[in-house]
Amino acid sequence: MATRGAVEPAVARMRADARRNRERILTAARETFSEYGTEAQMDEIARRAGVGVGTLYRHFPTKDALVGELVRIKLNDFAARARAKFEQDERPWESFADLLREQAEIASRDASQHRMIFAMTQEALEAALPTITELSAAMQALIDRAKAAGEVREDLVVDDIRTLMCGLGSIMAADLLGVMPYDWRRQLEFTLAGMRTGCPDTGA
Amino acid sequence: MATRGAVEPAVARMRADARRNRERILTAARETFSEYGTEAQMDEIARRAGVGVGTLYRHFPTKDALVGELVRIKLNDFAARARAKFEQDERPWESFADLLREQAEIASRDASQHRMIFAMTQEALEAALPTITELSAAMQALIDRAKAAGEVREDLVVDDIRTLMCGLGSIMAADLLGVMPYDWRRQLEFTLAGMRTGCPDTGA
Amino acid sequence: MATRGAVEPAVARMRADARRNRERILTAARETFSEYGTEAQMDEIARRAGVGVGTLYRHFPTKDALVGELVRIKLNDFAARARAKFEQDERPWESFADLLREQAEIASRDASQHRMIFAMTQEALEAALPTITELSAAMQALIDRAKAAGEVREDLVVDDIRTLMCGLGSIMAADLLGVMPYDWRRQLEFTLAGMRTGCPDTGA
Amino acid sequence: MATRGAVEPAVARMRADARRNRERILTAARETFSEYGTEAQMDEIARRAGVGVGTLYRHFPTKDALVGELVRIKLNDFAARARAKFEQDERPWESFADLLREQAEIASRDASQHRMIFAMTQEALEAALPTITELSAAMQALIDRAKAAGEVREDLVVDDIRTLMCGLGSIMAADLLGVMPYDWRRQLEFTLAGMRTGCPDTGA
DNA sequence: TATGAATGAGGATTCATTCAT
DNA sequence: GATGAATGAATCCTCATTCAT
Repeated sequence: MATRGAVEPAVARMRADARRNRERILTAARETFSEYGTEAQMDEIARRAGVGVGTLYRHFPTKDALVGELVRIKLNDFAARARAKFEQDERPWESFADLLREQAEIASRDASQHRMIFAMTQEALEAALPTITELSAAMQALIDRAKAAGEVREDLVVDDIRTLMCGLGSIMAADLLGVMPYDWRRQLEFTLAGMRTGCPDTGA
Repeated sequence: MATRGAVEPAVARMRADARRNRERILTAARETFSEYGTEAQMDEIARRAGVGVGTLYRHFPTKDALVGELVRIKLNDFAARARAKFEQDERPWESFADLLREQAEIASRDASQHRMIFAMTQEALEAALPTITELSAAMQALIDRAKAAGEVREDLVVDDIRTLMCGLGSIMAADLLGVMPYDWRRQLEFTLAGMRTGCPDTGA
Repeated sequence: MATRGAVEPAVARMRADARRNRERILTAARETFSEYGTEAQMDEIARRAGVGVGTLYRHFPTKDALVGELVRIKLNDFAARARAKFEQDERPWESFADLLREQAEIASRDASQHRMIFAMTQEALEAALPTITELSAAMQALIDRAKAAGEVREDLVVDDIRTLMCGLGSIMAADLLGVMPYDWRRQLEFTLAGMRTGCPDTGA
Repeated sequence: MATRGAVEPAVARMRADARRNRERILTAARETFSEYGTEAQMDEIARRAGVGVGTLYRHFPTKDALVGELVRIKLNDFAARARAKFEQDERPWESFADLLREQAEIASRDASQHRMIFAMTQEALEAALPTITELSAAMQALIDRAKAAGEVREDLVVDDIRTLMCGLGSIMAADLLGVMPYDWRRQLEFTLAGMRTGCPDTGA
């Protein structure tokens, strides 16, 4: 279901070996960012991918571009999963909540993700904009259906989910640093509960 | 109320000019970390403080030590505020929720905070441990009182607050990066709502 | 005869330009250590070699490694000369004494040598161990032959030669410093005389 | 017998506490140079002496001056011992050889000595010149008496002894570094043997 | 086209020396 | 006089990116 990111025309047009190199670089980059976070070095990524740095730079002109692409692929996967959820699970609340739970589980298994978000530049973001739009649309559909069913607060917006996932990602990252334990699952449930209809007023 | 961190004996014993320099360095460091995050340079911090790098290093032997002390002071301020809140506001829920709201507001105005947490090493953490313990105790008191009044979920623990604040901090940091807006206030309210008694089941 | 140190496989496998740079770095390092001793700076060495510091560090990961390699090459040259002497000059005493005289002359012309020995770390030494073993073997052969001919004291050991050369090197270094003249040639002759058979008892 | 260096007028005129500080600094400097060699730091010396750096600099305007004074004192002690030997031991050869043996033993117990000789500048040397002259005179007397008795080679000069001691010092230093053992006692005996009358020709 | 060697600005830290207290 | 806080030039090393082979 979750694809390696809608293969773009440019990628599709590549020679088979170039495409294979591209994949190996992406995989190596995920591994390396997982281990070293923002400090991951281009040389190390190339080494793990089994290619020269030159080749790495042929595929991704800057470190930023590489990070950006990794994030874009994540977002694309997320969007794909959101669309699938919408269609395969018709329960308004469960489809919404479970998607976030599943996505968070996936993210927690891929340590590179949370560390990369802080490495993104404006430029990288712009390249990812179409994907973000797709993801927003998919999330919006789930939110709308839940609202229509009276299951989530009327004031909930897509950006709240983006914000939630950002916070969760950082909590996962902090947990990984190992200086102290952080339980992102509990945090997610608190927030989901707070997003649901019927919560008591907090006096804000 | 919130002090510059309980002035320790070592600091108290300093010559007047040394103590003044120490303060200027801390202030400059906050500013610089706010602007550049972890990438802030020691030379720049010294320049802003109007002292030589040597002086900076006399006060804080490594960059780590500097970051650690900044975090420790923050935590100390937070603990002081928590204790004060407990005594000055006897409403079980409001004292709890408002403390978090106020602390978050303060944090959001000090951009250095969220960026520094990721720069902390195990060592720096250990130096801050006593302060963390104090903060935990103060938070525990607030939570206990709210639980006794039946205002927060029975399963809430101090670590959930630590986790919440970590997530909020990162959301603030992401917002500051400016690549996209992130509304930490809404997120805080969702989570507070979810922590309150009487929330609907989320099906987790 | 004395080569630039048996070119190792790793060096042999280098690209032509890399090998040329390696040579230029070694030459520049010798010059710079000669002038500044242990205080020679990596940046200066790179500048003289006409390469960037990065290149210097690509070839030699630390200053220690560079010093170690320079010493290793010297020792290797010495060993080669010792073996050649053993084969080309069959006079037991003369082959022994002349080798030391020649080696000392060479060393005295290369000011870097004496200064570097004090910059060597345990690690660098270990890397040079095989070379040291070779040199010892070659010296042992010369000593054995001289002993067999009754030309040197029966109690002479290879380590005495190592010690002699260490002392001579320092004398050369002191002489170079220019604060006072030191005549290493006379010192060498005194010691050679004392190592020869037939010396009067010193009452030690 | 060996004094703390002929106390100069300037030192004699000092207040008692200043003189005591001076001594403590010299002792601390010897210790520190022994441990760290040329890398000994002024702050550390002051700390061990139990004074502030400022005080250290009041007594010795530069690190060079401190090193120079330490060397000067050593030389002065050596000269005193040479004069005493000349008077107390009338055996021409033994007084000469034993003095060098004893002085070397003393030097080998004071690790600071050998390490400092390379830290001396022209300036420091000049300050020590009168002392060097005294030492030379004392050595000359011993050499002359041994020559007159036909016990040492006719061509031996005072500078040969200076050179010998320089070499021995370095051998001791190398031995201390611990990367390999160096036996300075054997080296001294070889050289003494070679300086004695009746040695076979080495073919130099 | 792939490779990996070369680049060099940049960054944390040190330590002899000065100077305000 | 004594103290130790302050200074900042100097130094080793890193790593994103370029370019010759």
